[in-house]
Amino acid sequence: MFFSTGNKLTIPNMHLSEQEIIRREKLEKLLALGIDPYPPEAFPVSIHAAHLKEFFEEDAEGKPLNFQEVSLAGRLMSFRVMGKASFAELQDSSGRIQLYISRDDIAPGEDKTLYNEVFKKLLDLGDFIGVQGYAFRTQVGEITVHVTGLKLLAKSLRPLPVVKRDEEGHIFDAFTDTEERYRMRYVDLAVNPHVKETFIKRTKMVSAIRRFLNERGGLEVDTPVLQSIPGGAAARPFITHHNALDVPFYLRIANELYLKRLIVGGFDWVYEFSRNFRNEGMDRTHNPEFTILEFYVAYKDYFWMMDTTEALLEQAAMETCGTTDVQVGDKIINFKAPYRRVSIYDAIKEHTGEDVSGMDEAALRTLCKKLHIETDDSMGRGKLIDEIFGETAERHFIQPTFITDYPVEMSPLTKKHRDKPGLVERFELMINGKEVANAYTELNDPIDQRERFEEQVKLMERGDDEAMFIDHDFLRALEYGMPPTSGIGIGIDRLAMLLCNQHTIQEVLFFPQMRPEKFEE
RNA sequence: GAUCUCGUAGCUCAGCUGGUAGAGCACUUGACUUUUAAUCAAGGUGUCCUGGGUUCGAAUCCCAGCGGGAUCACCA
Repeated sequence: MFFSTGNKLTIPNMHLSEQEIIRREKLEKLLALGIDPYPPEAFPVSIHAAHLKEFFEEDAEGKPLNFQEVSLAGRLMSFRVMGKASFAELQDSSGRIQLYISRDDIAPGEDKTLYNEVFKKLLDLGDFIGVQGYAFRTQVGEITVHVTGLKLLAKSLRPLPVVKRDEEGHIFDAFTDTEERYRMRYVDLAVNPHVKETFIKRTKMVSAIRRFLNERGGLEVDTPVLQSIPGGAAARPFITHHNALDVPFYLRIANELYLKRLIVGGFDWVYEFSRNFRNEGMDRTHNPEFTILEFYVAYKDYFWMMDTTEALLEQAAMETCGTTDVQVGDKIINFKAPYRRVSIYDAIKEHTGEDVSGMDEAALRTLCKKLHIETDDSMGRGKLIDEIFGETAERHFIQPTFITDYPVEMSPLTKKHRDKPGLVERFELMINGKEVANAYTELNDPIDQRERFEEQVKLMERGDDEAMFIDHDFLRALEYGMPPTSGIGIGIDRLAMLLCNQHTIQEVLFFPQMRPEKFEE
């Protein structure tokens, strides 16, 4: 049921707090005064708060030299009424600026209603207003807009949490409840400036990456989200149904196989910021939908990809944070290229003292037992090595490190290593103990690819529910011929967490997944 | 999915071994023409998450449920 101005000021069965009732009464009074609380016409904004404060100029005597005719719009965020004059704070998209409002300036004639009634009584914190006026500096030194005209642009019917700050920047009564913040991100953004900064930073990071790729000839593309075979990764998919075709479709878990088809088609470098969906657990590093940047470049190998990845991340850090030494929790991560390169066998040796390179499946199981790592029968040699690395070594790679040359069993889309038997040309990039990227020299031999898919089928039969499905059309594409190619997937949310110094994925997603809220009707 | 933990006013929170609800800010009324966590005077806000139970009596104890967070499992 929608609220409409006029007579239905309350909604039946809706619990309104005292403050909400008062705001609706104010709305009625505004209407009675002939003031439209939601006027349709555009408001001419001439400047933003931050810009005015940054570029305001005055002469030696303190006489303002510019911004003598400005108009701004935003939310009213604080009020300090002192009789016939008041101070208020206006918050626009750039930040806050103080307003000075004197009765006789906004209501110069006999009728003081605009000040005494409308401004002092009928406006609330959170209302959108537009003001005209001129800039000056108060006795206390605050750059302020002396308001000569004021207009209500949109009434707010719910009280925003009021967050206060003292001179030292201490915050009082912060709006901190994570559930409320995520469910009502609009409120979070309105009252918590640092939240907004995080998201601006994330967008900056994405722009920096996009620019890097475009400058080098990357072509941004879109590929299907609805896929009939959820390929390119190993994960439980979301399933949906197409009515007209009467067939199931899966929301993509990766876009890898589609980007490779485009390389087959003759593009040299394609990339996509891919929203992927995985029907798995949620926690502070996992959201059911998340973003991976994947890109594929023809005539390259994984060595080239390492060079490119470190250059990309160095630039992304520089443009996002203004430095390559990024504070992450209590650590400084140095994004400056080059990054250390360690084979997975050496990484395991480094942290366990064990050389697993020559071990067969039985030996690996024995080692797992010794290291107190749980295993099950579905695990093959590759999976066991991956498990050992994950349990013993992964968390120790704080500074960006390429872990290279994985066992062939766990990399069905990767080309076999040019001179290390049993391994593939693959690397994962570890930062702050977490995987941030995964890249290969891509497997482009269709015969080998078919065999690898068949290996996956065997793993699946053995009980590995992460094994990949065979995508016959993808095999057909490879049979037409794919040039030697290197490809990578970079976890954009994970990278954003690092560059924004946030330790949960929810803090870098505007609307993280939550259990749906129940509204009572 | 398992374990632990939290849920009290618009916001942040207090509320003891059970005795019938509190503070600051916000809000309402009034004063104040350069304030800034404005100040001063006055006012009282509530499904104590929901439903059961124990009890003369439950925000408090017990059980179940709902929602959040943390840890674990799965995964990126």
